[in-house]
Amino acid sequence: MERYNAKVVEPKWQKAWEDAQTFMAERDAREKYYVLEMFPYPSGRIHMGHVRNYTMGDVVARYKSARGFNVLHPMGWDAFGMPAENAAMEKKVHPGDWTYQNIADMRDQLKPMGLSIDWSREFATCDPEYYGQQQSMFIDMMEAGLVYRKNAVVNWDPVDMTVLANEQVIDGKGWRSGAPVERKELTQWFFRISDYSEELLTAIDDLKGWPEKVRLMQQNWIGRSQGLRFAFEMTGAPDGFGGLEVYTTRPDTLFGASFAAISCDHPLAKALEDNPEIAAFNAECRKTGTSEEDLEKAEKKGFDTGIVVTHPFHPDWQLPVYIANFILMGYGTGAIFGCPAHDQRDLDFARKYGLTVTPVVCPEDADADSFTIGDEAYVGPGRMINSRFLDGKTIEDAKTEVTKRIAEMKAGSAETQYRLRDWGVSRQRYWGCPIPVVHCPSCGVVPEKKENLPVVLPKDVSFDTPGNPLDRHPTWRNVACPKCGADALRETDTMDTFVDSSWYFARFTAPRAETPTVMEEAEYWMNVDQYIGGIEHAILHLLYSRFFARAMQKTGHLPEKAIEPFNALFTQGMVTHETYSTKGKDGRPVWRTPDEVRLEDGTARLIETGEAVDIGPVIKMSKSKKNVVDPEDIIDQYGADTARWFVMSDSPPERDVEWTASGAEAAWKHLQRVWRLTAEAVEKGDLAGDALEAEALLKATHKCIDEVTNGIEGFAFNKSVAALYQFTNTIAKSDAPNSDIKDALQTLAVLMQPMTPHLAEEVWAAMDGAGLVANAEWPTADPKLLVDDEIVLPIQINGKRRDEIRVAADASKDDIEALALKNLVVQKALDGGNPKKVIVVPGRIINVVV
RNA sequence: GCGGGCGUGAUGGAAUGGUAGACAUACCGGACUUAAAAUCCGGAGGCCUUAGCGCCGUGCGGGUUCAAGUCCCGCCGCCCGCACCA
Repeated sequence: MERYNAKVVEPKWQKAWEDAQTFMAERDAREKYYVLEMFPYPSGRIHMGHVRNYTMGDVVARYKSARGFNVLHPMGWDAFGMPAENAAMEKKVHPGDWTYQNIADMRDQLKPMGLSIDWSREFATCDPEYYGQQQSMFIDMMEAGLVYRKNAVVNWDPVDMTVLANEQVIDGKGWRSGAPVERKELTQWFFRISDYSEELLTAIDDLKGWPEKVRLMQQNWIGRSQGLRFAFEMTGAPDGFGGLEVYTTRPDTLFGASFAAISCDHPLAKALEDNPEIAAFNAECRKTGTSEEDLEKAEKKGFDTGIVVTHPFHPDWQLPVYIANFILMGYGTGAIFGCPAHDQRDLDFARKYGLTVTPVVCPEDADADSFTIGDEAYVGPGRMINSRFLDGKTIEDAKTEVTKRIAEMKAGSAETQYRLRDWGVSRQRYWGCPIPVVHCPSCGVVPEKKENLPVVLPKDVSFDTPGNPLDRHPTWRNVACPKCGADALRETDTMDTFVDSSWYFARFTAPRAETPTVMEEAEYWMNVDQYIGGIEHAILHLLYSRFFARAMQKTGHLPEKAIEPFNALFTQGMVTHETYSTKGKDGRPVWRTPDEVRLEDGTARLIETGEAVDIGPVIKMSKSKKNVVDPEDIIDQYGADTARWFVMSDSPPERDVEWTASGAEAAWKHLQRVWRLTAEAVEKGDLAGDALEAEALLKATHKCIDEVTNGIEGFAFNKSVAALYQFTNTIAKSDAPNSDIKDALQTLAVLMQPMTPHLAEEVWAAMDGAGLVANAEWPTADPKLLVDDEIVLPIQINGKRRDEIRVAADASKDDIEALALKNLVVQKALDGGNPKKVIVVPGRIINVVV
């Protein structure tokens, strides 16, 4: 008997699918189903994370297709971004050439996986046909008032004279130059996503197909808070500054205030920079990175400006105004009052600068007179104390009272704030979608005429010097103003790559159209029924896409039904691997790839030299730790089905999966076994067998159908795989007539098709299945075959399992109880007495309480 | 720092509040073989001078319940995101 040879079989069926155009999607009368995996960045090689992601999507796509849906399952490339420019600098290649070569390489690696993708819809975001449509929408969004310009801060490398991404700032220094990074203000383009804060927040409730954790993360990110905005009277500030406006979510703690603090970027802080000490302090604050993490982790520092503000409810009570490094200019008013007793950051600050700490909220179970604050701020519920007219009130009542009085004094009012900031899309880089506007000396900022789109990136650029090549391009910048025709300059900023990925799912519905979308196509194919990708995109990408769907609807590019573009979302886990290292000369570990290492009895050695290798923790596959297994090697060695089967087995899809050589081997063995059973069944012809076994096999078949179906529907592919293992074992051991074995194998082929499509075709063909198994209908489990006549019920005594009894499946509660009480173990436990209680859960358990 | 998640045998994991460890890996034993590989069959959570109708067991400590891996409260550890990485 011949072994199953994936190298021959897999290309054969891939060609058969291609010839039959099996996965081409066109509108028809059937109900549609749109499956989408987050499209890849063309880094140059497919990695195991891709294999897992696209296999999951493929399982869903093939399954839904078998269930009779008209499936759309496309693929494209998120092709703009920094790595191409880095490659350009390091390898002297053009970012476009580098990117398109990578796409070609990755497509070649992806196709042998046998994914049921409609490749006719493929595009890359760096295709002018794509980004030109994006520019067109940008102009529409400008006209709809969704785009504006304002100053914003960037990381500036003073040596390389270039803007740095947060990622390129390491310990406050530029990653190439090593120079301390400065903050610099530039005029930049923004989308008004914050106009949609409330809507993006409330609509989360309707995202029923999304994981609860992602919905929570989005809610917290948008971060609605109810608070009070009010102005302190201020003394000692420079001319032009009236009061100090602050925003607080805890107006109830106003009598616990001991200072006010402003951000170093606050206008008042800037106005005080005539004082060299303040200028120096602000400069020091600005050395911290621009990320929220850097700001909040930095040690609390403040500078007492000498300015004071007056407590709104007491004219003699004055609070010092500090400039502090933990106040964010981007949230609220960039100024706060500090109540150290009930906010940890304020408490740390107060302890450091010797400010008073007065508790104003007392927990219900504490004594108001002796309640004090130690190293931890009290943020729980309680009653107001030390707060004059608020004393005895609850926090909620106190908030209402303070807000009311402040409003009566006309000093401020209640305000809802959101943490969500507008989306800055300007990037001072070449390899991105050019922002299609022109700066005219007389007309100002003018959108490019639509007939002049796409504004194509010039090809003749150099990356010898840092900075944006578009800025120094000799001719590309110089254009006539679209409005008046005078000499003008093109905008040289390009768009954030998140813009590219915020609407690609819509473009897949009409990828070659000369408008961004085509309404009737979008009407049919939208929404994405199942979106699959990494949890790392839980906030930004998904939120931006939700905003874009709204913006596209407003500008007439998407139908109303697509306001929430993703009906269901699944976030898959990572692919991990052990790490291997040997000791380098300087004592630091030298990372080794799994290829270089031989594993024996839990120890590892270098294949080449026999040197001992340390086995490190199991972490996400990464180039830097070299713990990567190249999918191409696995497909080469075992075939795509083995790789697909492995990444679907064992670990639940939402959790990390550890790639192990033995696991891959085991997957391969299983697929061989399925083929061996098939070949045996073919040889046996119409060999007779046991009729009772035939019935048992039929029951096993339907149990498997049920479990595989539930597994796929519930995104628990590992359980589907387990059911298929079990079913295969049953077939192997069955003495049923060979015709029944063949029926079982045919069903097995259909059930395995989503995961191992090539083997499934081969088995299907050997069992004389009609046409391609890729077009076969999904079987339905017969409920009558899923139940057994007799079941085994465990008997517990006082909640501990002691014995089991066999009862008819349809036995009544009373019958079961009577039977259980006759049980010897129960009799002994009762010791002649009566049970206190007997709990019978039919089909589940009996618990006798004695 | 803030937000989110995860934690079950040697390992990956299974378990509508109802027999903890399905299925698989690694391991051990057996069959076949001159031998090995492959294949097939079987074993197996831990503990024990008591091998049982025994005791313990789902990161740790409490609680609710006839019954807790599952629900509640408090910890510990690890992972992800934090707005210019994609």
